[in-house]
Amino acid sequence: MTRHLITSAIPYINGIKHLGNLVGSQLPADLYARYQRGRGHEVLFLCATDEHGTPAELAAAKAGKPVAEYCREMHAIQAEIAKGFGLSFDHFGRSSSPQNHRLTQHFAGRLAEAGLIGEVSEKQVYSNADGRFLPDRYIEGTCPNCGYDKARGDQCENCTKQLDPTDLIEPRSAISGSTDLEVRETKHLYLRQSGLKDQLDAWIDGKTDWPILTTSIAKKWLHDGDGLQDRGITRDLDWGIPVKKGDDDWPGMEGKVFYVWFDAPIEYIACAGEWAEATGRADAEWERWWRTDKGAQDVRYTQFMGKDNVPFHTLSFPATLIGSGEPWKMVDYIKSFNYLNYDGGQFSTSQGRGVFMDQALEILPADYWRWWLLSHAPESSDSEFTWENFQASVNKDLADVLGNFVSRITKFCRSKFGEAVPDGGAYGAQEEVLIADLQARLRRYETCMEAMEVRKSAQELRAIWVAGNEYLQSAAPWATVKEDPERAAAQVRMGLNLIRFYAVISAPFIPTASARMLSAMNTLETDWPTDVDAALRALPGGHAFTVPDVLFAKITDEQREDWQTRFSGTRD
RNA sequence: GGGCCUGUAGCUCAAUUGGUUAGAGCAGAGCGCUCAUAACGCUUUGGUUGGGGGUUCGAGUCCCUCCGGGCCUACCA
Repeated sequence: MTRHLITSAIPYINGIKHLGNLVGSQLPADLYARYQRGRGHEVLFLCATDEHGTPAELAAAKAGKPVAEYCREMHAIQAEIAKGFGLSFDHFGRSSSPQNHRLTQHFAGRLAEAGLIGEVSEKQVYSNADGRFLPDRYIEGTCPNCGYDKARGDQCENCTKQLDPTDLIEPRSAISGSTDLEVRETKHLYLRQSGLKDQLDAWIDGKTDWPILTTSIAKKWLHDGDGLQDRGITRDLDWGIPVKKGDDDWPGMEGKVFYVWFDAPIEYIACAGEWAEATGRADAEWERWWRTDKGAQDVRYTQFMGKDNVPFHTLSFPATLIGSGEPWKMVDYIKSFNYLNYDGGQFSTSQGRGVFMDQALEILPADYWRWWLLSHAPESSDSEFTWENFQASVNKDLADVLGNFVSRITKFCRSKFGEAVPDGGAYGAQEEVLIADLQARLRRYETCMEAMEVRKSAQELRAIWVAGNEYLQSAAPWATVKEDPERAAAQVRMGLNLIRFYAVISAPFIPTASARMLSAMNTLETDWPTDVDAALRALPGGHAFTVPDVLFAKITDEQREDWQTRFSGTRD
């Protein structure tokens, strides 16, 4: 038995995430976690909200609430929605937790002792009206290159030229519009990751089985230009983890906090501590997942994330762990995703474009979304959501192929044999062929799931569902029942057992429907069907069941058009 | 500007890493079945693999070039 530590990139706190965010990290991570649990492995699946940084402060101000209160509320909302989507986190933590405060300060202290922290004095733009330093992209002005009047301090969106905030003509705060800006001297800590370049390089070089998307981004950062650059890990903000050297104050760093990207990955570890606390476990219980000197040597750690997160997970976070000189568990596999686009453009949180998680659940159950998103996951390139494609896939795959299979066999049994698995007859040659076929198909499905080939796994699963319809078609119990009731009994018994079999293996994709199938089949037997022959005899003759309601209602053209219109604009 | 990814059937995607005649699902066409959510099964139409050039016995795959889409480029996260 392997122990699987699984983390999803932690979603940012400022608002409800859209379907693109979901499919890029949390959902595939949940698929993998559910699958590994289903296979009988010990799994610790962690996620959290990422709560620090400028956007959180601004979002709270906009909502007219103290940041801490805003974050607490948004965390509760995100947790509720995650639950609605069936995301089976063992713990959904917060990067603002006391555990993360302690650990982040601890790592900073260790890195400082190792000589990997440098102090750099730099000039930054301060807005008197806003009472805060402004990150480059929060400064707007006229582009010196093309004259565009809404150029940002980091880059002009119009001519794509990279800029420095001081290049802008008539610079103003993007927050308040104030032009009362000044350049101030401020001191910050830098992580000297350049000093760890060779170790990181060797580590990445050893990851030959990682997605190209993951390693190519890492290598680009390692080798581009002068190579890996040191990175600022502190900011002049109020909300965040105070800069400390372990438990000690950091002279000269008073009033400053750690940069959100320094503390966010550390939350993966802190979250395990939160999980232990929340479930009444001792510290040793979470340490055996994270410390290779305390039992984590046999842990396999997999991270899931969108491509924009890759540099931090392949370079700065590993640099933090390596630089600490302590035996922390390093990631074994990084599964990264491209982006999901919405109907010809990008999903956008800031512009409110696309379908957001709460809206999705308002119109359809989670399984519909889970199935479509996972079977179209942007693995090899960006992929696109369209309502037509969504309607077609859901109706065909879920309603027609799987849902109707459950419906046809349970209703046929009820009318000919009553609501119990028919007794009598025995599996014959036809059933042996089916079992052999399913055994082979299940192996392929397992292989794809182990490899985290999400779309391919969905295809294999669908083919297994189709095999049930093929069997029924050729067995034709509606015909055999007239001449050979014993034979028909065996065929129907097979059909009903297939429902239970499907429920078990489909649970990682569509957990709610799977639970309903199991409930209809009146069984708690959910062991992974390693032996397909035995699995298809689990429900014996005489076992009572009920005919479930329609498993998946079809999406009508009217609904589709309605939603198309409703989601064509932008959200407040 | 630089780096990376990507372009395959009307649509969404494959193709054992250079190896026979480029495959699936959906949509379309035909047939079958009547248990079922007008569902299911079988058969079938559909491709100058974005354009052009090159390497090779052999190219969707490698090289060059042009065209299109996307991401990243270190102070958003």
